[in-house]
Amino acid sequence: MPELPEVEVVRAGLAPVVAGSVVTGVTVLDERSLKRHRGPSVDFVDRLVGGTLDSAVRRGKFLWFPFEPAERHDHPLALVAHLGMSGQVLLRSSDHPADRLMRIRLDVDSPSLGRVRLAFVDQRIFGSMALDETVPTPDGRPAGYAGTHLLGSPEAAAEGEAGAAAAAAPSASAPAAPAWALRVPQQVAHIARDPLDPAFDESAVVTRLLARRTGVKRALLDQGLLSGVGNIYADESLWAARVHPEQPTEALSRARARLLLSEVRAVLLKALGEGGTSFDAQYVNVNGQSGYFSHSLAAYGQQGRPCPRCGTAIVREAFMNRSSHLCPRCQRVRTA
DNA sequence: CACACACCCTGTTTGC
DNA sequence: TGCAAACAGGGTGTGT
Repeated sequence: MPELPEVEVVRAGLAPVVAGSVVTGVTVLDERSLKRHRGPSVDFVDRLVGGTLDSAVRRGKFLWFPFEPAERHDHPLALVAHLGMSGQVLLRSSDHPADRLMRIRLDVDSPSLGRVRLAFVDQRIFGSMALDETVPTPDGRPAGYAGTHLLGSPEAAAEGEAGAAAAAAPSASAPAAPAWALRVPQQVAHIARDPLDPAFDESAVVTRLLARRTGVKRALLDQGLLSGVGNIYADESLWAARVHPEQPTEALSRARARLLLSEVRAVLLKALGEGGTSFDAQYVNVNGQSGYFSHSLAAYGQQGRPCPRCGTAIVREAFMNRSSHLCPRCQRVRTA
């Protein structure tokens, strides 16, 4: 369930459940789903059981749960989850029958729901979980999004879930961010902030984007430049900004680069508001439900259908073993 | 350093 | 109907 909106849907669904949850049992059904974990699965299991999950945090497509071990550890830890191409985290009752492609099972005792199960389900096993050490954020800002007012009113945020302080704008009356909010898992440290992060530095990203010598879509997909954008939302943002995916970054104007980033943000927020994009049962929230953004797609998967802006048929082109979808009339390579 | 590409996997859908 | 090929929203490591 890969791109930013889909991962955020999962994070938001898990946050109220995991906050303060004690891990009572861990079962690894497929070792390959621990490929990001350094050490054997017995180590993963032993260190998790008895510890407490503090919250659910997301940066781009990475999700993690700040973790307090049962026994003191030198560095604060985090349970990291990356969904890859086909991962899901499903919230199940403790006696729920095993999901078909479940790879890891976490049983927790949650303050809000009691004994529940987090099922990590992943068809292709490009995703994984890991218990990882954390490091302080270099800029001292919150490491990621832990749930506030991305959507809805500030009032809705105020009644909020545990850990709401993580992404809150600093103000005189705001409580200090908890320690976990300022630490990022080691394996996530190289991932850039995403465009919905309050600490996202738009002008710096524009400058770096224009300094690239590549096609603009490749740059948008580079998680070290900005995170959270994958193939769907890259195509949708490029369509909205009328930029060709192979547009050379060096021939992009600064104004159009800014427009593109603002369209990225708009597309991500709209998709989030519709619960993410689902084409099938593969991309679902923690309760197994699909989002609705697939009905709003203008370009992705729309080859042969009319461009919503000009009516020209959307085309699909090969791109890095995948596809790009674009309007050949609205989106042309610009040379200056 | 920045970039392009191969690779990691399995289940479902498509086409012959 | 059966089978093979094509396809899928990801990140990482390696080579240039």
